[in-house]
Amino acid sequence: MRYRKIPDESIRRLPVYLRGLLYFAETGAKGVSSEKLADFLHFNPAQIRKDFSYFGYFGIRGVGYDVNTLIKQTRNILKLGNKHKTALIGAGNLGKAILAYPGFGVYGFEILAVFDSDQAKIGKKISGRTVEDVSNLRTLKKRGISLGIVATPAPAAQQVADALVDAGITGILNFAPHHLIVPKKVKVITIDIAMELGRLPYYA
Amino acid sequence: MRYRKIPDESIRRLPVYLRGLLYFAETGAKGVSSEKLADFLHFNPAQIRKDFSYFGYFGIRGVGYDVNTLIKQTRNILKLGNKHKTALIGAGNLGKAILAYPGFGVYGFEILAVFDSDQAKIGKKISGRTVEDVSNLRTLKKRGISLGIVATPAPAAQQVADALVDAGITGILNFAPHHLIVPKKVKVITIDIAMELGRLPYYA
DNA sequence: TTGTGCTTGTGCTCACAATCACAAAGTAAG
DNA sequence: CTTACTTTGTGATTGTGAGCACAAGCACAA
Ligand SMILES: NC(=O)c1ccc[n+]([C@@H]2O[C@H](COP(=O)([O-])OP(=O)(O)OC[C@H]3O[C@@H](n4cnc5c(N)ncnc54)[C@H](O)[C@@H]3O)[C@@H](O)[C@H]2O)c1
Ligand SMILES: NC(=O)c1ccc[n+]([C@@H]2O[C@H](COP(=O)([O-])OP(=O)(O)OC[C@H]3O[C@@H](n4cnc5c(N)ncnc54)[C@H](O)[C@@H]3O)[C@@H](O)[C@H]2O)c1
Repeated sequence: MRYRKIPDESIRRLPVYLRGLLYFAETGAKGVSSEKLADFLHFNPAQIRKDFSYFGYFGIRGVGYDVNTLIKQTRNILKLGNKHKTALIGAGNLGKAILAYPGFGVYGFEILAVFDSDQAKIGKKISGRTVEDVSNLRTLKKRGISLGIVATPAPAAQQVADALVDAGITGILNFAPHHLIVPKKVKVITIDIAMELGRLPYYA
Repeated sequence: MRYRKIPDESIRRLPVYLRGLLYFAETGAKGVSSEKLADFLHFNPAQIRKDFSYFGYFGIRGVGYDVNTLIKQTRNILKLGNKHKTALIGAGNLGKAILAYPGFGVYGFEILAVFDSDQAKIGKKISGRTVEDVSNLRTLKKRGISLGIVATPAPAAQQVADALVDAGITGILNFAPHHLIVPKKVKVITIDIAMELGRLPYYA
């Protein structure tokens, strides 16, 4: 828009703003100011305004933002408008938790396929999805699945990522504590849970 | 040390360095250079050197770092030297996955207690631990448990955090998508999984 | 139409973080 | 001892983001 570059940190905050906005929508509020939203989410109001201003003029001075409009716009920015078909690879402990979690729905994600390499798991149903053989990952393209969640052990993560890339995936959420090498056009976000816990004692 | 302030981002990276160092130790390597470690973890070598240099002189010029010494020093910095007794609150899908995960052990964490509010779960065993009633959280202090992992639904998270603070906890790893308000002396790290997934389509 | 009050949108400044590039300091060989 | 080579440790530079403080703009009342 009228800015050159959009900070990555702003993108990171948008899903949080969306969660806050959905809360206000639930309470029946029509409008919300940057201050009210900031109070709820514990952010700085100016930061919220600036983050949104990177993408357009969504508010009305002296009034605030219309909740439903801003929700729609935020979904637009994050490309959450249409449903996102997602596959999970690795139906272990963490994988099962993710499959059971309904919270991804509000962002428009649908986990439609589950893959594993363990013959004992293949064919079994987990949270309504049948576990498939990981060697069938190439079918993702045909099925219009464009995102992958990697919940395999670290040593298997890179080869799974390679297969996902071959299957035409555009984004990967990776839980394995391992850096994934992928083509530039594919975005990887890694959540290293143990790492986060590992820095907690430092602050005590 | 000879620097005024230690960047928070450096602290964040140390557990990752530790993971890399443990890998090199496993392979039997005695020494490692910042470049080799950087290659493995996909970091900038200068950044690794600088991060460590905030805490002391651990390397030998022209040679590199001794793997085992650096592991020990990193554990020291992160205060992972002695075992950290940890409690999990919320024995749901995510909680069960965390209890089953052995990977926290390498950082010295032991999950010794599990709490839930669901009468149907209290008394049951999960991964070798007996689920206790959440109203008994105050016993944590006596038991020397100083860290808490919150895996309850968002609406319950704040009251659980309050109880943890009352029980003398010094750090919380929070999985609920909700900002926790705690005294300054208590450190909270929140992992919002859905938020991370929510920004993935933006980059596609 | 003018004034008052409110909230947005943003220029500017400060703070923090990443990276570069090189002196310092070690090893090893002659 | 001197030279060549290696890798650390860090000053200096560049890049990125957070937050303040205020002008701009809208609503509403008189
Ligand atoms: N569970 C946790 O709380 C937790 C915490 C931190 C990190 N992690 C990370 O998340 C990942 C999954 O953890 P988990 O506890 O669910 O492990 P898990 O062992 O319970 O599950 C891993 C699953 O991946 C499957 N698998 C192995 N190789 C595969 C391959 N090549 N293709 C497809 N599937 C394959 C296994 O059959 C198994 O079902 C690991 O990388 C782990 O380090 C988990
Ligand atoms: N499962 C996932 O993949 C996932 C993904 C993203 C975020 N999360 C978040 O992690 C948290 C846990 O998710 P989950 O899937 O395990 O949910 P869950 O519903 O399976 O488990 C929640 C557990 O917390 C217990 N609980 C409720 N109130 C409590 C209280 N006051 N004190 C103690 N225990 C209480 C419940 O009895 C239940 O056992 C939620 O906040 C969720 O939003 C989970």
